[in-house]
This record gives sequence, C-alpha cells and structure tokens, in this order.
Amino acid sequence: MHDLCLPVGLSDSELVKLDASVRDKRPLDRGDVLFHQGGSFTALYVVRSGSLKTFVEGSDGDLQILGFHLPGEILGIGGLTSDHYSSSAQALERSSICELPYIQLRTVSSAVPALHDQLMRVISREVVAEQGHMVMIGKQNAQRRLAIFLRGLADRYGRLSRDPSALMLPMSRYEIANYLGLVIETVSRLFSRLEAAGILAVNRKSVRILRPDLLEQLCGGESGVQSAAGTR
Amino acid sequence: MHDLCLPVGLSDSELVKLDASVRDKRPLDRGDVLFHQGGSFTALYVVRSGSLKTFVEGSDGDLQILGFHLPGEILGIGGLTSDHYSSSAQALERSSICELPYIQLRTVSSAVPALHDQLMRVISREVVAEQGHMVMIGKQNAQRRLAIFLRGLADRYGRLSRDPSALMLPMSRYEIANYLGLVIETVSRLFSRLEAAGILAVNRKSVRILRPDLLEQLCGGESGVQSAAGTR
DNA sequence: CGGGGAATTGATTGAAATCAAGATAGGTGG
DNA sequence: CCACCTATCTTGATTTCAATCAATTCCCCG
Repeated sequence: MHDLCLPVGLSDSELVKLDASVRDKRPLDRGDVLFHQGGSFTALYVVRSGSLKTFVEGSDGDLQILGFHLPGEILGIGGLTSDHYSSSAQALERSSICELPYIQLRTVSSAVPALHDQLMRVISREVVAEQGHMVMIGKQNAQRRLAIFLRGLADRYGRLSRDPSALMLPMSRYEIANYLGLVIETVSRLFSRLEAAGILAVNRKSVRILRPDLLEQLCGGESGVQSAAGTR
Repeated sequence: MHDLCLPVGLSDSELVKLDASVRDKRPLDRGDVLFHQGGSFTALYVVRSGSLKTFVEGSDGDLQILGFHLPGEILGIGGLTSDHYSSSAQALERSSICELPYIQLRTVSSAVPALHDQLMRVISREVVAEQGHMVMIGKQNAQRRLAIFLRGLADRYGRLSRDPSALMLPMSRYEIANYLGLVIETVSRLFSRLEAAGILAVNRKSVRILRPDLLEQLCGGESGVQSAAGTR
C-alpha cells in the first residue's frame, strides 16, 4: 500500500492485512465526482495525488465549499453517521485516489487496534480542521481570511515536501471565494493588494509567497495592509 | 448507565461492560470549565442534563464559540487527534455530565465492535454538524442565521421531548452572536424584528415560536421579513 | 487566430458593525 | 421589603467593509 494512505506506524503483518482491503480507483479527471452528497456510503477515500474539493448543496441550489483536499488527506467521513455521504467530492485536477471500502475497514480495524486508533485520530483531525475553518469565516475580515487560507496551503505543501512558497492553486477564484465566504471580486482585489504590498507574486493560479513573515502577521496580529501599498 | 450516554442498541452484557468504565462527574455550576483547550486529553464527555458551550481562543484573545451542547450530546472529540483538547467546554447552567475515560473506552470498544461503530458514528455526526454551522456562517445573511439557529434548537428540544416551541435559551445574546458570527446588537435587533413580524414572542431568555412555518420559510427560502413587519 | 470563460478593476450600494445612549431586570445588602 | 447597582439587553445614528453592478482585459483552448 502506498505510504500516503493512512500514514501510521503499523507493523508489517498489520499492513499486509490492510493492504488487501485497499483498492485503487482509476484516476479522476478534472471535474469528475468521487461521491455525491446523499449517495449511499460505501467507502472512505484517501487522496494519492492531485486534489479535490468537498461541498454541500442547499435545496435551493446554493453551494458551500467545505474544504480542499491534498495528497494524504481523507474524504467521506461525514458518511459514517447516516450511511449517506453528507457532502460531495469533486476532482480539481487529474487525481488518483485510494479507496477504503468501509465493510472491510471495519473488519480489519477491529482485528488491528492500531488501525482503529489511527482511524479515530484521522477523523478527529477532520473535526479540528473544520473548527479552524469556522474561526476563519466567523470572525476574520476578508484580508485575514485569504492570508490564513494561503498560510494553511503553504503548510500543507510543506508537509508534502513541495516548496511551500510556490503555490500552484488548483482551484478557481470562485472556489476560493466560496470557501472563504467571500465573492470573487473581493478575492481578486485582495490578491492584487497583497501583490502591491510586496507580499505575494500572483499570476493567475501561480502564487509565490515573497514575504512569509508579513503574511503570517496578517493572519494573527492586528492592523493590515492598506489599499494602495505599504504596511503599518 | 444512564440512557443518554451513547444511545445505541447494545446487548445487556455489552452494556454492563461499558457501564463499568463510565464515571459520573459531580455536577458543574454555571461557568465551570469541563476541559480546557490545550489541556491533556483524558476522556470524552456526554451531557446528562443542563448545557455547555465549546469554544476556541486565538492567541490574541479573540474567541469563537463552536457549539452549544444539550443532553445526550458528546464533547471532547477534537482531542482524539493530538492528545490535547482542541477546544474548551464551559457550563452555561448547572449541568451534570458523564465521563468516558478514553483508555477504558478504547479497551471496551475493541472488545465490543458495536460500541466502536457507534463511537465512529457519533464522531461523524459531529463532523456533519460542523458542516451545517459552516454553511450557515459562510453564506447566509444575519436573519437567516438566527432563524436556522432557532430551528436547530427547537429540533433538539423536540428530540429531548421538551416543547420545541418554548425555548429557554441558556446562553446570552453575546454567545448567540458570537456563535453566529454576528455582534450582539444585530442579534437583539433581529429578535425584535421577528417579534414584530409575529413569528416569535421574545422575553429575554425565553423565546416562544408562534409561527414555526414562517420561521422555517426564513431558513431556506428567498425573500425575508422587512424591517417594520409583515411578510412578502 | 479568434471566441469565450475567468479574472481584474472601477463605481456604487447596502447590510451589518460600530458608536452611543438608555431601558430592564436580577441580585444584594441595608 | 425596598432601593440601589450593575449586568445585560434594547434601540437609535452613523460608518465601514465587502457585495453588487458594470466594464474591460487576459489567456486558454479549440
């Protein structure tokens, strides 16, 4: 089994057991749906390469993007409660996925306590991540939201041992805006402003973080970058 | 063990095993803290009576309330990831709690697959609840947020077989506002507006829902109640 | 090379935040 | 029991930040 699928210190024999229950899905193309909100819950998924978004749709067609998922991250947890996925997942680019059929996961994890623990821990991490998202859209102004978003992405890039200062955003401006609880124009203006302030170099989907220190400041501290440029 | 602690179809023998591992905490008074963000993770908790809030504090002192917890609901899940609680929990009124020490929960749940499943399901429910909260504060206007909040409370009151149209809010206006990503004045005005529209009868912490149908309409549909009164 | 969705930029509006007084009531001690 | 005191809440006036409305501009893809 690929390292990325449930990173955990399992013994070899344990890994063999688990390996048998993991299936590789064929790769998804950009726009392909991995699972649908309301669809019946069959498996959890781990991103192996590429990236996906998860989102919920209200009855009246409005949608809220809940998260973006990079390699090593788990998808589908909301389905455990009710046997139906609570959100939809869609590929942002060509992505490969590994599938953990739930029935088998249950069987194996009851035989292998370490896996059970690990599963709990991964799920709990999801809870914590969502809490972070709520703090962001509940209390912060627009600029801070974008700064926190970029810092978070950079961190996750770092953990994947990619260059955390050179982000290739797989999602559109619309998707960023929706995730942050903003509109597209606001996000666009903020990118421009942060570029004018010398913090970012932005070129469409490619974003280079020139001053991680200043970006960090925007995330937590008070004050902010003014419309034109400069800090204070 | 009290019915409320992990409602699940376990056999009697299973229940006996679990029962042994559950401890009753002495009741909490209003303002008492059950666990602290960053404190070391030892147990999950289930509310038996009363109510609590959970919240996170940023380094700069700003706080975000994540949820309100009524009898039967579980607390402390964020701690599973990292051995430290990811949020704090504080009683809103005199409350009794039962404690599920994690070490014992692990032991028992590995012996009792039904409990393990149930635990996963409960945790997953938490994820779904947070998703709902995010949709609310990410996309809805102030009035709709309050309406959704009240509907949610009424639903939960109903499940506890209390009168779902007579809410006794255990939390302050400040706490409601913070939870909804608003300020206290806005919440106050909204209560007044909904009262003027004949949807609610509000008297401080006591809220009676006079027109559940209209409240429901405000949650999902388009349009809204205008400043003065009347619907359209 | 040209068409069209995505992104940027500008002008204006608007919903909620902030600032600023009061009103209400719940608790305490005389 | 009452009167004061202070928290909490309500209401009003004004400001502000982001949304909306409205053009362009930029590339990506056929």
